[in-house]
Amino acid sequence: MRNSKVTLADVAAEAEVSTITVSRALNRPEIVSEQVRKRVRDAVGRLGYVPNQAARLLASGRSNVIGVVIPSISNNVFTDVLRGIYEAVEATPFEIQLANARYKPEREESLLRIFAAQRPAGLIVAGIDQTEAARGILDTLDAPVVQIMEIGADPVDMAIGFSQGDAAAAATAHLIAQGYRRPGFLGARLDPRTRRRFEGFRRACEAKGLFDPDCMETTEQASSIQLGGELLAALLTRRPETDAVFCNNDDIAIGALFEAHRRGIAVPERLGICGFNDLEIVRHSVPAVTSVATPLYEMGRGAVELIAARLKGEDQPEPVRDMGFRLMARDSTQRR
Amino acid sequence: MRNSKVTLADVAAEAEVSTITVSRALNRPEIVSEQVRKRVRDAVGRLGYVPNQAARLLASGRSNVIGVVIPSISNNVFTDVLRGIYEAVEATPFEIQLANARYKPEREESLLRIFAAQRPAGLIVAGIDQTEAARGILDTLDAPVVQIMEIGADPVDMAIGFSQGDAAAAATAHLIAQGYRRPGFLGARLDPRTRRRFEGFRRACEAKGLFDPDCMETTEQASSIQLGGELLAALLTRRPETDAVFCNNDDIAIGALFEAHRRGIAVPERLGICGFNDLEIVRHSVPAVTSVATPLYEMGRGAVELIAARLKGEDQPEPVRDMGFRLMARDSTQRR
DNA sequence: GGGCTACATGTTAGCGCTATCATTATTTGA
DNA sequence: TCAAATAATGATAGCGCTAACATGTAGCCC
Repeated sequence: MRNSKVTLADVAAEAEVSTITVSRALNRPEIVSEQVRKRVRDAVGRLGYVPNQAARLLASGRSNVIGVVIPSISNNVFTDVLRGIYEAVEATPFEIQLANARYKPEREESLLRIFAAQRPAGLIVAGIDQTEAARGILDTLDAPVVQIMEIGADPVDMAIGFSQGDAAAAATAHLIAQGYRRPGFLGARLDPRTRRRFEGFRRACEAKGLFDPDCMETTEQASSIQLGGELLAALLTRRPETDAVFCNNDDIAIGALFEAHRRGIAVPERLGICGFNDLEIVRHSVPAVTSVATPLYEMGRGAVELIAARLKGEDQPEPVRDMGFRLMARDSTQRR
Repeated sequence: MRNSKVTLADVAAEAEVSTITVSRALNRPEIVSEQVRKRVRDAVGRLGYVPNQAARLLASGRSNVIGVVIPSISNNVFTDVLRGIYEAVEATPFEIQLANARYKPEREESLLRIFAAQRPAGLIVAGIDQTEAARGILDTLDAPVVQIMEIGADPVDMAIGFSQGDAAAAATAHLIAQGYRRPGFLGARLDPRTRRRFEGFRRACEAKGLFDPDCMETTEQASSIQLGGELLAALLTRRPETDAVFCNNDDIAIGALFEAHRRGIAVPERLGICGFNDLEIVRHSVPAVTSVATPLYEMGRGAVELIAARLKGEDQPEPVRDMGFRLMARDSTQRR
């Protein structure tokens, strides 16, 4: 039962067929006769054969690896996306190779270069803000590529996500509709995705004549709960009349909520709080925090499905899939 | 600059040496003369050569992949461990292949079987509760294996972690020292690790004659914030005199805290709450929640370092590394 | 029955790299 | 001075698999 050294040839000998027949019985069983297929299956079982992926890749030039490049693995947002990806992959012959670009475009670039050289079955990259060079690598790559989290005008290949700007605008419009008149924007690191959310926020404010260029509080640091508290404190010091905050994500929103508690600021009466992503925590906090539900898990699943469909060949999927978003209005913005 | 088809042979031609020399210049530069090394380096740069890992693996029989098997990727605990693993790997030639066993021993077994067939450079597995068959696979595997999260009597190979029982006992002793007399235990799914924490809890209670077999509230479901609230509600209904809860992890502790808020139960006066793992959220909640700081990130890093040291050969590391834990006493148990 | 198609299986070569065993140049020691 | 050790490089084979082509076998039609 030791399988570490069992090769195709061993299985072939055991089943009394040639190696190529074993290969076919395993990879394209429909072109092998039923009886041979069974002989092979039995031999595989008896010997405990497990295919050598390296040899398969080397011989065929195509691997079963889907490369995934995300900017952070500790950010809860990507945790849910990853869960979707890993679960979707379980039903397929694919494997995931995960790489962390740490929010550095040049690191993303070099990771993509390495992936490209390994001839992956497909690639999933977060966001639509790749460098020119990165796009070049993806363009010349002969494998399906899915951009995830966000959709934009000019996808590299396929994309699955939603409009960050529209989502932020919807949340902001909700704040205004609830009667808040001096909304602020709390963001952490100002990456392009955050910027587009801010543009949505601005659009919604301007639509009601409420935009104030001084309402944004951001920093260079990575997002965290602690940072949410600090940002709220800073904004309230600088602009005490602030009566609501749109937070760039739920960690910041929760941090802001705790800070409000510490300062005895009533939420939602004196201060409205809105988060982004609808992680579990904002659904159960006291008060529960309004947030924008983004289809994190579904985008992960969808990305894998797009790649699988493309490789299967039949009925090609729409290259851009808008998964939408949902505003989850809760007590933290329930002013009246 | 297209690298997708540049092979060792191309580099060899460009540098006017043989392929094996290029291989050596890349993998064991110290045995190649300085001038040849430079010629090769230049040729690699000019052609944009990236080695084909599959061919390397096939020829050498050893890969640069460290397989990681964890029971969940959405659980925040593993997020931090993974961050440690991925960061440690960046300084090395290794790559990570991550697999999710979903808390199912038989799934873990089959994942290990697959990994074993790929001749990994090393393996990291969470916990010390592998099945007999899984241990068999690991035993016959000719690669370093690190068990992570917990240390026990009989490691497969190497282990890095701490005593779950001692950590739980320390937290429970703290609750008792703070004057709580009817502590309860809130746990989610009752896996062996949770069981050992419960044993620690029981030990600490019995030491003060305070153990009550009826104090444990658990469920089949996976841990979550919502579940923390439900467990607290259930325990208080069943056993209203409960004056403190040791929660099996921080999600449950935070859920319990929110539930206490909703019910108007004063924390820490009427109810003490203690969590486990010291995630960011418990440090900033109101009140801040007492927890046991576990070296998640460090265990991740350490596991990779153990594997790297073993493969390097020199000064073999201690096979079992106890990383300890720290009780972080905060307001949620500050009764007096 | 010759010639055709369709299907099932086999033979051969080679994917890109490294292990192993040469081979050649260079240094060392008595 | 020459054998022997040392260092640097090369030739060859083969890792385990699959692509591409080759062969064999059965069924079918006119």
